[in-house]
Amino acid sequence: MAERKVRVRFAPSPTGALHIGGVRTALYNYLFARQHGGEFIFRIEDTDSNRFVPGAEEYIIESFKWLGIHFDEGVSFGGEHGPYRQSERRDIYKKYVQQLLDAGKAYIAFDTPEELDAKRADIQNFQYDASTRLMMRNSLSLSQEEVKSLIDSGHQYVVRFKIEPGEDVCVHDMIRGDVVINSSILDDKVLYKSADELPTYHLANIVDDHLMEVTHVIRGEEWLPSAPLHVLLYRAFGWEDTMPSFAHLPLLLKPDGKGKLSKRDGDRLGFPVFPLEWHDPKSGEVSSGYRESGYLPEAVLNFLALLGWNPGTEQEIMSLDEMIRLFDITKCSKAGARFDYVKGMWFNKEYILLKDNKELAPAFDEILRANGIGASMEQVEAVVGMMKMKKINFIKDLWPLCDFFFIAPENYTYDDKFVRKNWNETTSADMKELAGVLSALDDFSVESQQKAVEKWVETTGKKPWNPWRVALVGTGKGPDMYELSAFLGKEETLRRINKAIEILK
RNA sequence: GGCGCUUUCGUCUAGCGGCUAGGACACAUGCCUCUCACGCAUGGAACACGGGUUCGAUUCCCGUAGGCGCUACCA
Repeated sequence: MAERKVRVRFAPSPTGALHIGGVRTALYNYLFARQHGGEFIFRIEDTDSNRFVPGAEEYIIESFKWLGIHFDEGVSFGGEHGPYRQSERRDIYKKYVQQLLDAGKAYIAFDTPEELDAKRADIQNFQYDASTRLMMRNSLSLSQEEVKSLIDSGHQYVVRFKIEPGEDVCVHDMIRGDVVINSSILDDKVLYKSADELPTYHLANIVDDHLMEVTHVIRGEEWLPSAPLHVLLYRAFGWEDTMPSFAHLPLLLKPDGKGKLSKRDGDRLGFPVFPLEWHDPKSGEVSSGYRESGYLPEAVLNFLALLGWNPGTEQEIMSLDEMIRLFDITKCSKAGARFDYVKGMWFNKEYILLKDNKELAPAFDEILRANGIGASMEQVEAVVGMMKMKKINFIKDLWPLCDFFFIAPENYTYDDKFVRKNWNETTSADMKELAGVLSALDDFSVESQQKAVEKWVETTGKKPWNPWRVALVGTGKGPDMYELSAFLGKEETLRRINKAIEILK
C-alpha cells in the first residue's frame, strides 16, 4: 500500500451540545493530524432526522473556534470531498447500498419495527442473523416474485448487511493491538433505513471515510464492538487495501460513583461538561460552559490531553504546539479515566499565572463592571498583576479577594479577628506617625514609600505593616503594602488610615 | 444474559523481568514572609485476587473478581 497523506476526521451528530469527551476525541485527532502534517476534516453525521437539534452544528463550530482547534476541510470549511453533511449525501449512499445488494452482500428486509419487537419479546436474546433470517420476511426467505410485489405495493423495507457466520474478524487497534471477534455474534445490521431514507451510521461512516480518503479513525471506545462490522463492510466493498487504521479511545468516567461522565454529573458537582454555554432549544434548559465559567481554552485542552495520554516525562503544562510534537497515539491509556475536574481547575490556575496581565485584564474588567466598578485598563491590569498569584482558579475568584482596591473598609466592616490581633491601644499613635511619614512624600511610588517607611521603621523599631493593612484593607489579605498604597494613591491611603484611627481608636 | 475492552496511591498516571514502585492533583506539616498567597521542602497514600512461566514478577500467560462499553430502522 502506497504511503497516503494522513487524513483524520471528527464527525459529531448535531444532537445537542458538544460533550467534553467529544472535545477530547477531536483534540486527539487534531494532534495526530498536525504531527503527521496531515489534514483534519469536520463532518456532520446527521443521518438520524429524529434527533436533529437546530443550532447544534453552529454550536460545535463555535466551540472549536474558541478552543483554537482548526479544521482543514468540512462543513463550513470547504474542501474537495464534500458535501460534508451526511444528509446531503443521500444519492451517494443509495448507490453504494445498491452495489452491496447487487453483489449479494446485503438484502432487503420487510419486517416492521412492531414485528421485530414481537420477535424479541417472544424469543430470548433474539438476534437478526444467519440463524434467524430465514424465519423473517426478507429477500432471502421470500421468492423474487413476493419481494417484487411487496416493493411494488409500497411496503417499506430496510437493507441489511448479510454477515457470514463462523469467521474470526480481526481489528487492529493502534492502542489495544489486535481485537478478534467471531462474526457469528454479529447481527445483520440495518445499513439503510426505511423511515427517513438515509443510511445508518455504519454504512455512511464507511462510505464517507473511504470517499474522503480518511487514513486513521480515532474515536471513542463505544465503537470498538462495532469495529469488526466496519472491517467486514470495507471487505464487502473491496476497499480493504485502503481501510483506515483504528484507535479506540478510553471513555471519560464520572468523578465519583459508577458509569461514564454525564451532563448530570456536572450539574451535581458544579463543573461544566460542555465547552460553551448551551441553551437547549427544546427544554429551554441552560447548561454552563467552560468558556462562560472562566476557563482559558489552553487550560481546557491541556487538561483534556492528559486525561488518557501523557508524554512519558514529568511535564504536565504544555502548549498546543508542544502537545503536537509530543503526542503519541500508541501511548494512550486503555482504561477509562475518571474526570478529575479539580485538576482541571488547577490547570486553569497555572495558565492564569502564565498569562500576561494585559491578556487577563479584560475578563476582570467585566467582573468589575458587573459589581458596579469602573476602572481604567491600567488600573485593572495593575490589580490583576498584584493578585493573580493568590489562591484563585478563575479570574472571577479575584473579586472577593481584592474588592478593597475599590471599596474602602469602612464601607463594609473590618475583620474583627484580624483587627484584634493587629490593633491595640498604641496602634493609633503609630498610624498617626506613619500617616505623617507618608504625607511628607511627593513621590508616592513603591520605591519612595519603601525608602521613607523603612527609615522610620529603623529609627523607631515599629512594625507598621499589619495595622497599616487593617486600615487600608480591613482584613488579612492583599498584596504588599507599598504596592497597595501606591495603587490607592496618597490621598486615599491617608484617608483610609485616618478613618481607621477614627473608627478603631 | 451474550460479546468485547479494562484493572499501579482517593484521582490522573510513569513503569515495558531485578526500582527504597517515580511525578502531578487533592490533603497535612514546615520554611519563606508586613497579611493572604506564590514558591520551596517534607509527609501519609498504590501494584485487585489466585494460579502458573522464570533464579526472580507490578511487568509475561491463564483463571477469578471488580470496572467500563456494546448488544436499535441512535450515533
